[in-house]
Amino acid sequence: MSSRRIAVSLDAVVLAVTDETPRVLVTEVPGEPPGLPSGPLDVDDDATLERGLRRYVWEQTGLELGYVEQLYTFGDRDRAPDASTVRRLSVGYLALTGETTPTPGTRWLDVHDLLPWEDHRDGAPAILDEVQDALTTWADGHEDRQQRRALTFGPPWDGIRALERYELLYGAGLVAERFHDDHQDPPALPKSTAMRGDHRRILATAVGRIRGKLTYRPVIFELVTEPFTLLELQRTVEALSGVGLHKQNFRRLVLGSGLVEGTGETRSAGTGRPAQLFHYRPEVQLERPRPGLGQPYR
Amino acid sequence: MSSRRIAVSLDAVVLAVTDETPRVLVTEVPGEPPGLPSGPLDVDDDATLERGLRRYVWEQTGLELGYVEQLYTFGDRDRAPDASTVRRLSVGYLALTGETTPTPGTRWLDVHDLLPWEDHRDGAPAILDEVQDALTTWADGHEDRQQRRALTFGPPWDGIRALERYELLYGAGLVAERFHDDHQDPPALPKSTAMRGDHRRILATAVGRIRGKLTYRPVIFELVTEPFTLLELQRTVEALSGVGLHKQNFRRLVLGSGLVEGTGETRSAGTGRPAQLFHYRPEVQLERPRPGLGQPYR
DNA sequence: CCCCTTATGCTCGTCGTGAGCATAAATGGT
DNA sequence: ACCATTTATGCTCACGACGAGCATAAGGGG
Repeated sequence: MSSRRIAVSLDAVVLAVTDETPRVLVTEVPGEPPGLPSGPLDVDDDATLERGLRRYVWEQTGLELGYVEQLYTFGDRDRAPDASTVRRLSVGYLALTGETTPTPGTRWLDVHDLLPWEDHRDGAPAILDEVQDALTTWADGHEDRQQRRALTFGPPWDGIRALERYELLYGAGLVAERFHDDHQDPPALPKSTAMRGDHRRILATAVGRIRGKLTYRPVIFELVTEPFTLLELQRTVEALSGVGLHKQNFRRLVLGSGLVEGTGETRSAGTGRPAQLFHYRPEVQLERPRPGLGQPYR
Repeated sequence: MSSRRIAVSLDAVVLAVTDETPRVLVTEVPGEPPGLPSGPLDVDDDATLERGLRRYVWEQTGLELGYVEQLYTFGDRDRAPDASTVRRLSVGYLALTGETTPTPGTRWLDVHDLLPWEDHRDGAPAILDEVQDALTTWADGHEDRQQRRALTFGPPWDGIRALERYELLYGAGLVAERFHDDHQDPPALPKSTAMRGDHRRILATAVGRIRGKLTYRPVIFELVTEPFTLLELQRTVEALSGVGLHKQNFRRLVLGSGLVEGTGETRSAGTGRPAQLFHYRPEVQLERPRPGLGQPYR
């Protein structure tokens, strides 16, 4: 087997939700766009890829990860710098955690600043029109492009296709990352925060993945602090899924799912009737085949 | 970045369905268990990982792949040979195709010979009892093991958890691969065909993935030859999903899904009323958010 | 005590799904 | 020609899940 000039990096998309906002943990380097916590696979010391990843996140952000899941391995030669001297592979991971105070050099960014077209909690966001217009221009006269645009940006909107959307925007030259190597002035782009390398692509992969997983695995409970009210749970789901939900139906669904159990307690949030507090029931996994929050249920 | 002693291999799980049997394409080397088509990433010539994969499958089996999807990257140090001199990563892919005549040195194996506990088309297979017994013994007195067993092997049976099941069996020492390095006599195991290296693990990943994907993407049409009858389509789904389906309901579902369109023609299969022939309607992807075959719908 | 706000309970109509019964259209045998 | 058998296809029924709202409960602040 060829073993020359391959470098493998481990990259973590660490997600949390606070103040009804989905956030991703990034490291800051002066003069560079924010990046994901990441580092090269230590061939000798990291017995598993995941172990190495946990180590980097710990070293770079002081965070001890809980839930971790591999996302995808990126290895396109032409989307990495230095392609002529080293072949870079990047193994992306998704991690879920409660938000913590960032250590120096790290920060939590609003995911919707990075992928603003993904936030549909109050209907389609304003920036989506801008994006659609730009894509329409881009697709003009190209049957296949029009089709890809219709498929990824809908209607109907499909939250799960976050990666396809980012890739389409990248291909259409509508995100700043596309122009980093060229050092040329990028044309006017829909406003969104760029990331280092192709980290935003990994983020988009993570967003799509978590949206899918929410429906059939109880991963949401990695993100809420116990005990929680049903509204807190709902807002957390909405922040990640990017769509607004019907309150009473969400209640019905969650209560009927066996996912949670009320503590007798209630908590008052200033105004309004105090809400009952709940905690997660891990036993649900033994009782039901795919415990999750089901389909979008607007 | 460290670039010493890393070797990346690309491994393909090429699936086809013929005679209502799911099959996987393997290469045969005298004196060794069958293996997946695979080879090392060519750092210079393969611009993308997928391109390299297609090249290997072509070189080793003469097959030109259509649908290809990345599965997972395996990199545990302790599950690869030669761990002390080279760190091996393996990027697994799933490919779907119609079955072809194998070239010399290659063969199509019945997936259910490799993962016999996965075939529930006629109810739970006999071997499952054997597996369950062995797992019960293994889990005896270990709360956590009993729980993992219940979670992965049910009831209820969840076809999607094929990888978790294989991993559990591996961990419990119930598959032959576990003992390759030790050169010790493996204890009596439930009978199943082993594969080279950890290729059977990659296969299990592929089986779980395709089962999930069937429900929300029209991938099944990569596997049937057009035109097809609805029963052929159903048998193909059943072969992959590993469960039997209700004929009339399958019909209703498929017809109502917009996935297919009848050609006026019919085809007689010897005995019985001739069946109408259908072909896939790719436009469905533009009309519906997640065109697929939905939940199990027994 | 009235108003505002959030929590919670409940109802309705619709639609998707699991299970069968019933009919249609071939084939092969007598 | 008729019948038994086999596969295809049509249709019904009961039930539960889901989308949408209306209504009530329980707090806080004037």
